[in-house]
Parts: sequence; structure tokens; C-alpha cells
Amino acid sequence: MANLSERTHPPSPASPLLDRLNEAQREAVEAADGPVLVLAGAGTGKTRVLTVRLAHILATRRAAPGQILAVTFTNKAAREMSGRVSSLIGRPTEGLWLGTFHAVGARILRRHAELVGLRSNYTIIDTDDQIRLMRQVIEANGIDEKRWPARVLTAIVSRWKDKGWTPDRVPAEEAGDFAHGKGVGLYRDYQERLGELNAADFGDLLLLCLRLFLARPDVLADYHRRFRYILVDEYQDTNVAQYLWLRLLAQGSGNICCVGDDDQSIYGWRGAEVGNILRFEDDFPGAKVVRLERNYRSTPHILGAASGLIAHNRGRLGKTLWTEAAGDAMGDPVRIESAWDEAEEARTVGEAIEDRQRHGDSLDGMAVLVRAGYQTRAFEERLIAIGVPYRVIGGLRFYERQEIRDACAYFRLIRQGDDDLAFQRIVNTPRRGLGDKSIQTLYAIARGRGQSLLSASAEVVATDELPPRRRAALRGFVEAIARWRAEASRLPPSELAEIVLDESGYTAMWLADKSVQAPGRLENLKELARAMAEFETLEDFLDHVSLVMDTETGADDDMVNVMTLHGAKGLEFDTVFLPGWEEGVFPNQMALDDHGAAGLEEERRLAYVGLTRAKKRATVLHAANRTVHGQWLSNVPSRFVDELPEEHVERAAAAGDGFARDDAALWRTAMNRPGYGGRQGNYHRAIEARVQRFGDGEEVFTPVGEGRSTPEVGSRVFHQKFGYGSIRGVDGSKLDIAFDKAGRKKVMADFVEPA
DNA sequence: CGTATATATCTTTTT
DNA sequence: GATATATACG
Repeated sequence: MANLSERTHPPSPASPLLDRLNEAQREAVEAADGPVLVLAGAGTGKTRVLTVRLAHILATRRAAPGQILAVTFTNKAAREMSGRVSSLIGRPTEGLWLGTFHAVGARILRRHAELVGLRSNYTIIDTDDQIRLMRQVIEANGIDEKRWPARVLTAIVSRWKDKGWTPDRVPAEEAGDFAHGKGVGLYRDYQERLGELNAADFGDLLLLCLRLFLARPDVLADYHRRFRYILVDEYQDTNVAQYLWLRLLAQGSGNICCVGDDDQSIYGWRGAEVGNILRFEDDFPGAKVVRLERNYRSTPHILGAASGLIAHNRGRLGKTLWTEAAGDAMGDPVRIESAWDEAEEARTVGEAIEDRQRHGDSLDGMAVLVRAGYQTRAFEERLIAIGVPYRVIGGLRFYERQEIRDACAYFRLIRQGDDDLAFQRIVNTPRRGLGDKSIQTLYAIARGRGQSLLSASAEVVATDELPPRRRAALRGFVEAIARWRAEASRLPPSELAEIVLDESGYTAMWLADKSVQAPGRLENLKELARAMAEFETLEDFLDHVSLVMDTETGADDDMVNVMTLHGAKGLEFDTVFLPGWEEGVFPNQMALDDHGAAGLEEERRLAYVGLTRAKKRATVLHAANRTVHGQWLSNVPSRFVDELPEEHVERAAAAGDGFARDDAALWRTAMNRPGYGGRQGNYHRAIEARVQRFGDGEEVFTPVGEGRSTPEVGSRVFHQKFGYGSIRGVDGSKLDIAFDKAGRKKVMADFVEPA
């Protein structure tokens, strides 16, 4: 492997790797040793610097692949880096420690699980299982889960973990008012349960690493010797736990290079601290700071629009992006289009896409970037209607599909019998006659004996604690798991999967299901088995599924890309469509409510990220009306639209969005006045205000299900299922109705409409 | 126990 | 409008 003594030799001066770099980029690449911070504006060749730097370290024999740690934020970025490095060095990047923070953390943890109270076959649980487990903990504490929802506490605990706080480290004043201050205790119980299940959640993958490094300096020293060079992508998005993790690891060689852009920090809601980037020089004394300001991606018009927008933010490090082109090469101004509703918005985009196609543009080079997942729907419908192929990136991840989670629960339980969450998921899927009652009994027995559900089951089948029929069903299940576990040791994962899915009756369950989704689910299960063929062990596969695998739909085909703005970070397209630039949608109302001015700035950075994805053309759109949760809302154009400098934009002829521009401005003032502030509830009030404003009069705006006329005893109503009837009593939002055909029922007022 | 119907909640963004 | 959970009934 690499001869370390070569580090003392000067690197070969004329490496062809450096040829295509500008001066600043080269500086960032060549400063291999010591701490380096690269402040890289959008489109300035950030990824190039990172990949060339990595290749350069290898080419100059400073380190062997196994001595380099490269962490990214997303799997997409990791794949991208891996691909580009291997094409630079002309061979696969074997041995490199390259992956997301979480994937690398999981890998480290597998090797030392015993030192932090886990076994090396521990299970990584996802958000859904986190919430399930938290719900059980909350209920076990006699707290009403409806008043204090598990999903809320799970989110709070995740933020605590982002900050590196274990239960004993949560500051008293941060303990919060969840269940009257019981949050921290619940957090502690939750961790205890995780330990019993031999499981870790996403946050633990970092937190337990920290605990490991602090408790075992010898282990840390080992990694210090191992990692001679550390590279970090998207440094502005690291949270405190990740920052501490990096700092501990970097103490060894001191060779750490972080690349980031404070203007693209868009994960504050997930605990990211822009402060990390601002503090870099304090944390790593003598750090070299390199700024990349020359943009190679976008036309002057696009760059001008984006720069003008982001200039509205305070508290930036401040960069001035520039590009060489000018004059005729200004490109097209950013186009702004108004639409009546989301359908028209989608139609406008669809037509523009077809227009570009006629100009010979590839679909791959076009993207629709939305603020939130639900917005993709209108575009999907439209693109299907006009027959334009598209892919939705990052919508529902592969692992989040029901059938995949079920299948994986089987594998999890086979590998690791303490995984009660997996047990509960599949013990009665497909139906085996083990319903809620049986599971409750079983759960009580298991908890009483301090056992996992599976091992308790193995014993219970020999007793009369369950009625005979249930006992037999449970025995069948327990024996099957034991059988599969025996097979797991001698069969490759994909063959095991076939056996398990077949013998369990899981495949048969979907074959018998005649819903429209069933064939798709079976197809996904096949896809799962195919994917498994690439793995040697069940363990590797399950890690891959929960940490890496996402829906990679036909990367080779020429398709329009539809994705969220968050998902688009790090990508670029010739033509970018940015729909939904409306107050409340973008900037998102919840972001404003929960985080005020800081939330607004993060939204603006998101808008900046969106615009700077475009190389040649960008179109911003806003609709006057939109359905959210099946309810019509009227929206005013986003303030971001007005913040785009006039000289870089071009407004499409007014399509009649129903808004005078000063009307829009008036609206924003009204919605942002102090009395309107506050925390929760503002969102709904804002929505109500918007509904009311246009709710009367014009029929288009009449909100569905929003009874203009209050229900009165005696009035006639219509119900989707029960048909016509008359109201006999009103109790708040509940109505007592005598239906003509269905008889007397209590129904929520939302479910009926005036007849 | 399973099924069908009724209601609640969801939609911010991801590992 | 879609999906998870709650409830009633068979």
C-alpha cells in the first residue's frame, strides 16, 4: 500500500489532475495538509475541488484509500463523489471511507457495538419505528398519547440528539413543557427500550460514536491513526453532533478539509448550525480559508437574480459571485409566470417543457423544483396527460413502502430476535389469527419476564396462557422464524428472501389482493430480492436498505426531473421551473411561524438554491388559488418574487391571477403585523384569513366542505355514503341526522353538505 | 378475530 | 384525497 515516507517528498508538480482548475480551486486542492475551509458559492466547482483533492491525495501517495474519510450529507452526494473520483483515478474507489455521516457512523459502531451497550447485529430503526416505540414509552408512563403525541416528542428528542445531548445532558431550561416536563424522563426510557431491543435510531449512530470516542481514547486513537485525511462536503449543514464527531476524528492528523456555503444552509430545521462554518478558524487554528467565487454554471441573468435575492438576508459571510460572460451572453432573464391555480401552473410548465423539447433540449436537463412533496402531484398528472416522461426523485423512498418494510421486518427478526418492533409488525401479517388481544397478552407476559416478544413466545407456546387456537398459530410463527434463522447462515440473502416471502405467505397475500396497487407491490418485492443479490450478508443488506437505498428510477432514460428544493441541492439543470412561489407555500407558513426571521432567511436560502440550480433558464411561477388538504386557498405571490431584481426578470403577460400588485403587498403587511404573530395556530389563522377573504361571492373560491350556512335543526343535507337526510340535532361540529335511507346517525359536519 | 365503516391527521424540507 | 387509527358489528 502507500509508502508513508513519501509524504515527506514534494508532490509531483505537474499533475494533470490540476490542469483544469482555476487558481483558487487549485489552491484548495494543493493545500493537502492542515485544516482547510473552502467557502464555495453555488456553481463554483465545489464538488470538483473535493473530488480532485481526493484524487490528488491518492495520486501523490499521501495516503491509501483506506486512510481517507470523506463524508457527505446525502447518499446522492456520496454516489456522485464516488463516481467522479473513480473516473479521475481510472479505477473503482475501493477501500475509501466514503458515505454519509450516518452510514460511516453505523460502520464504526458495528465494530465496537459492545462498548456502547449494543451487540454488533444491532438494528437501525427509522422514523416510523421511532414513533411507534416512543408511543409505547409514553403509554407505559400512563400519559395520554393523544394529548402528547409521540411524533412531537420524537421530533424534540431528535433535535436533542442533533445537539449531542444524552438524557442527562439536556439542560433544565430546554426540558420543555412536553407532558409537563416529563420529556426528558421519556427520552431516558426510550433509550432504555432501544437498548433492550438492541437497536439504534439515526441520531444514535452519531451520538453513540461520540460516547464511544470519549469513553475509549484507545479506540479513538485507532481512528486517528487510520484517517490521515478527512474531507467534508456541505459543511454548512452539519449539526452539533456531527461537528463534535468530526472534531474528535480530526484531532489526529489535523488534515481536515471542509467545503461549504453559508448561503446554501437549508437544514436548520434538522439541527444544522451555520455557526459551525463561521467558527471553523477558531476550532482549527491556522486554518487556511479559500473562497471560490467564480461561477461556472449559470448565465449572468440567473446569477444576478439569485444574488439580488440572497442579498436580502442578513448575517451572511458574504461572497460576490461573478461570471465571465456578459453582453450578448447575459442569457434569458428569469421568467415569472402567474397562474390561476395549480392545474394551470402545471399546464404552463408542461407547455414550456414541450417547447424546449421542440428546440432539441433533452428532458434530463429540465427540472421542476417544488417546496413540498405534495406539490409534485399536479405536475405528475399533467406530464402523464401530455405524455412527457418524468421521474419523481425522493418522493417515497424505497424503504418507506409498506411491502418493503414488512419484508425487512422478517429479515430483521431473523437476524436479531430482540427486535420487538419487527415482531409486532409481522406477527399477524399476513393474518394468522393473532389479533390485538393475543398480542396484548403476549406483550404483558414478555414485559413481566423481561424478555423479548420472540423469546417469550417460544416459551408461551408450551403453556396454556393463550387459547389453543392462538397458541398453535403462534407456534407456527415462532418455528418458522427459527427455521429461517438456521437457513440464513448457509444461504445467500436473496435466496433466503425468496424462501421467507414464500413460506410466510407474504407473497401470496399480495397475490390474493386485488387492489390496483398489489401488482406494483409484488414488483417491488422482486426488486428487493434483486437488490439483495449484491450483498453477502443479511446485515450488510439491511444497513444498505435503511441508510442508503433510495428510489433510483431509470437514471439512464431521458426524463424530466421532479423533486423538492432540498433534494435538488448539489444538482444542476439547463432549465429549471420553480412553481408555488406564494406566501404561505414558499416561504412556507410553518417555517415562518416556528422560526420567525431565521425561518424566513432559511426559506430565502432555499429559493437561492433553487435559482442557482439553473444553467440557462429559470422560470418562477405562482398560482392565485391552490388546494391544500383538499381545501381551496387563495394565495398572494411570494415576497421572493418581488425581491428578484427587475433588471434580471421578465414577467409573462398577466394571465389574470386576480391580484393587483399593491394588493399583494397590502396582504403581506396584514399577515405579518405583530398581533398576527405567535406560534402555533398562526398557520391556521392565516389560512382562514385567506379563505375568508375570497370565500364569499365568487363560486370558484367557495371552499369545499366549509359550510357557509351553519347547520340548523331541520335543514336538509347530503352525505357521500348515507345520501339525503335532515338534521335532528347539532352538537358542536357533530350532527345528529335522520337519513332517508340509512336511518339515524351521528356525523361530523364536515362530511355533509347542504342539500 | 376480522371486516367495514367513521374519523383524524396529514404536508415542509432528510439521514 | 390518502392513509392510519378507532369503533361497531358480525
